[in-house]
Amino acid sequence: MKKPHSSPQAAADDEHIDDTTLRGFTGYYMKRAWNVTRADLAATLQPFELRMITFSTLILIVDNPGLRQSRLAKALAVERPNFVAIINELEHRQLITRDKVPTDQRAYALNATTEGHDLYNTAIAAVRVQELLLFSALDVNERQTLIRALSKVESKKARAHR
Amino acid sequence: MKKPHSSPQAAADDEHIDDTTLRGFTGYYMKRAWNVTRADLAATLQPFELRMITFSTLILIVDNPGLRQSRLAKALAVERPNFVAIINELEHRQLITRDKVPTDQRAYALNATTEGHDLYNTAIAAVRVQELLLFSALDVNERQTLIRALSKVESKKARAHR
DNA sequence: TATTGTTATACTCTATAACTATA
DNA sequence: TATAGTTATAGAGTATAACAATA
Repeated sequence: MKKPHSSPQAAADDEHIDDTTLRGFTGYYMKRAWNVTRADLAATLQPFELRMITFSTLILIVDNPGLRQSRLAKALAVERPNFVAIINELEHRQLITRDKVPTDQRAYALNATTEGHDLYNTAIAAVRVQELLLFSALDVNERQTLIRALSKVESKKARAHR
Repeated sequence: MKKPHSSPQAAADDEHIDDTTLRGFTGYYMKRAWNVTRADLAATLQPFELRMITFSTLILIVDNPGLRQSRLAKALAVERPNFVAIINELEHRQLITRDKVPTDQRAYALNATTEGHDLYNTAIAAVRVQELLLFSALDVNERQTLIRALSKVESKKARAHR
C-alpha cells in the first residue's frame, strides 16, 4: 500500500515532499482552495467591517425584505443560535432593522436600512472585483464546471443525511 | 442594481428565497460545498479519533519519514504555533515519534510508529470510501476539472500574495 | 541575526442543550 | 406540543506576538 522512498529514514530539508497520497483525496484540494478563497474574501470585506456571513446575510435581507430570522438562518445554513449575533451586529450598525411581525409576536421581520442598501452595493462591487482576480486563471468551462460540481457536492449531503 | 420584488415589504414564509445575488459569487458555492465536505470527512474520521489535520499530518509523516516540524507545517499550510498541538496529539497517541536531529539540536525529525502505519492504512481506506460516495454525482470530467480548478485557485493566491 | 519549536492569546466558525415567550 | 428567538457553552480552525534554545 505504501510507496517506496528513496531515503527511508530522513528527508533532506530541500528535498521534495511526497504528497501523492494526499493528492489522491479531492477534499484535500477543496480545503486548500477554500482556505485561500476564505482569506482573500475576508481581506476584501475587512475595510467594510464585514465578515463573510454578515455580507451574505445583508445580501439576502436586501433581496428578500421582511424575512424572519429562522428562514434566513436556514437559507444560509447557519444554526439559529449562531445567527443571533450576526443579526445583532448588522442591527447595531444600523444596516438592518428588526421589525415585529404583527401576525406572530415571537418573530422578527428583517429589513435593510438605506445605509444597509448602500453598503450592499459597495461591498458587492468590491467582492466582484476580488473574484474576478481570484478566479482569473479559470476559463469559462472550468468556472461553469467548478460551480456545477460544487453544487452537486452540496446537494449530495442533503440527500445522504446521516 | 437591485431586482424588483413582488412583495416589497414582507416575504411569506413558504415563499422562495431569492439568492440570485449570492449565487453570482463562486465563493458562495465553495463555502457551502466545503462545509458539507468538512462535516462528512470529520464524521468519517471520528471513529479513528482523527481530525482532518491529524489525518493529513499522519499521511505526510508516513510518506516522508524524518521530516522536521517546520517543513511539515509549511507543506500543510498550517502556522507553526498551531502545529505543535497537532504533533503532540499524534505523539501522545504513539502514532509518531519526535526524534532529535543530530545535525541540528533545535529540530525534531518526525517518524511514524507501527501503530501509526496501521492507522494510516485503515483511515485512508475509510476516507476513500467516503469520497467515493460524496463525489459519486460527479462524472470523470467534472472531477478532473474540479481538481484542476481548485488547484488553480490555490496557486493563484500563492502568486498574488498581499 | 536568523531559525526551530514553543507558549500565550484572540478571533472566527460550527454545533448542541436548554431556556422564554409565544403559537 | 411545537416554534421563534435567545443564552450559554464547547470544540475546532486560523492568526500573530513573543520567548528560549540553538544555528
